Amino acid sequence: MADHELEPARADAPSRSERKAATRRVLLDAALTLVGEGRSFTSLALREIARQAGMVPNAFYRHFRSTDELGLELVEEVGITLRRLLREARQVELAQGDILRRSVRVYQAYVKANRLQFLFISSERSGGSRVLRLAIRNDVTHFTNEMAQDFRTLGLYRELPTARLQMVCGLIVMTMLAAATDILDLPPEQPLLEHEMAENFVRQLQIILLGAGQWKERPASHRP
Amino acid sequence: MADHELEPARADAPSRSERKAATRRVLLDAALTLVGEGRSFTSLALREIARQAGMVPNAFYRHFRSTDELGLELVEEVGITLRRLLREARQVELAQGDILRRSVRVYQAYVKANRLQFLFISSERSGGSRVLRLAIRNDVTHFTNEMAQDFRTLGLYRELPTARLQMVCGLIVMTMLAAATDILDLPPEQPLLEHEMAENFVRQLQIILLGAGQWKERPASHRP
DNA sequence: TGTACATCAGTGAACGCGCGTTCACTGATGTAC
DNA sequence: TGTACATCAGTGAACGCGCGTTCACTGATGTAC
Repeated sequence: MADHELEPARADAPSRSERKAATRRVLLDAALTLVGEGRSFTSLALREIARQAGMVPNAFYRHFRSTDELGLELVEEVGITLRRLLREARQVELAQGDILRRSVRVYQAYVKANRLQFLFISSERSGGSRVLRLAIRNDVTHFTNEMAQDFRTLGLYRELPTARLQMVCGLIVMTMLAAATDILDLPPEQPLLEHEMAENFVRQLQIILLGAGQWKERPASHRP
Repeated sequence: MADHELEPARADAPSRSERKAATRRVLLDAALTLVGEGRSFTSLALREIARQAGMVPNAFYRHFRSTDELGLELVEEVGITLRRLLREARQVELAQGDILRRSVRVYQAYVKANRLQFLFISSERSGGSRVLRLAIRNDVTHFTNEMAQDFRTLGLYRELPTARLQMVCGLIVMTMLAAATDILDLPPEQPLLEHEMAENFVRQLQIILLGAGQWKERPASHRP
């Protein structure tokens, strides 16, 4: 009723730029859909993406200069997803015990909720075009650094120098990405298998965290 | 001189089957060469491989039914390479200290010596066609199991149940494969960077091994 | 509010190209007698 | 050892196809007056 000029009343037809943004979205989703069908992003043809999006091939160029440019935008979205994941992880209540197991559950749910994005990075992280690979590695490094920062804030592993803490977080992230592949490969609706996998993931992280707690520069077998 | 009928005197022209095997080898090497030039195996065309091998495209079919079949043979060779690696690793003298650092050095040299094979698996392990991915995962699992067996033989981690020991070896192998990517990405002739990377690799493994030594079923934060 | 013009997302047709696969072939190697 | 025939690795030409990219276009949306 009191709706007036300032924010456009959503009864009108969408504006030209809104329609353009929507089509762009359709193209991005078309690519993700194909990835979800088992195709690797790198092997997708511009024409396939356009076809999946329900438009004529050359219309693609109104939105992206190439499939690689579209891929880079997907990587950017993955970056946002990863930052959101960290934000969610920070909300795991530290007071209750079993933090690790609860964090793993959050992560598991998150990977399943963002299935296509995780499929995309886990296959393009090492397989794809050089430029995409570097962009993804960049996001992963960023994620690792933020995690190390969170550890510092929480006062975990105070005794580790920053470079070592980052290395530990690197190990954790590597384990998370490997686990993502396992989560994505699981046949759906197999609660037993899924639980088994999650427990294994927990154990792997326990080992890393335990080792990090024990670790000192050149322990054990060094001789000067 | 005393060369006679039993083993063919190598002065003769090679037999038909020897020539065929040699051409097959040329095709396999052509694919590896292209991978070495930064191409991903999955994106290679049959015609590209034939061209690189210096033959007409349809001659490819005399040796492989498809590029995937050629890929599977490459995976098989990788399996052999990995078994050889374990054999070499077993020869690291246990008596001298610093076993870990010396093993890492063996591995580093090995990855560089088999550069193309490691490039191939690290990009196809998650990026490639389904059948190739499964074949590689199979080899990696096999490698992990053999490593666990070696740990048992050496009497390491006696207290860990077999399933846990295998999980620890899984972590180690995952770390090794990640390190291989780093080794392959290093610009050549940068001894400082290379040493830095190797030290980091050593520290990652130390953490895993330390953690494995400490690990017990459901430690610390569990509440019943 | 109404009119005239500009913008531009999406269309339809066409191009040249490299691809996988087929076919009938050639000529050297291998085998049987 | 010599001859006649079979095998088969590699050739050369051709095919139909989907690809990325270009072009001139259409018609709805947006803007200026």
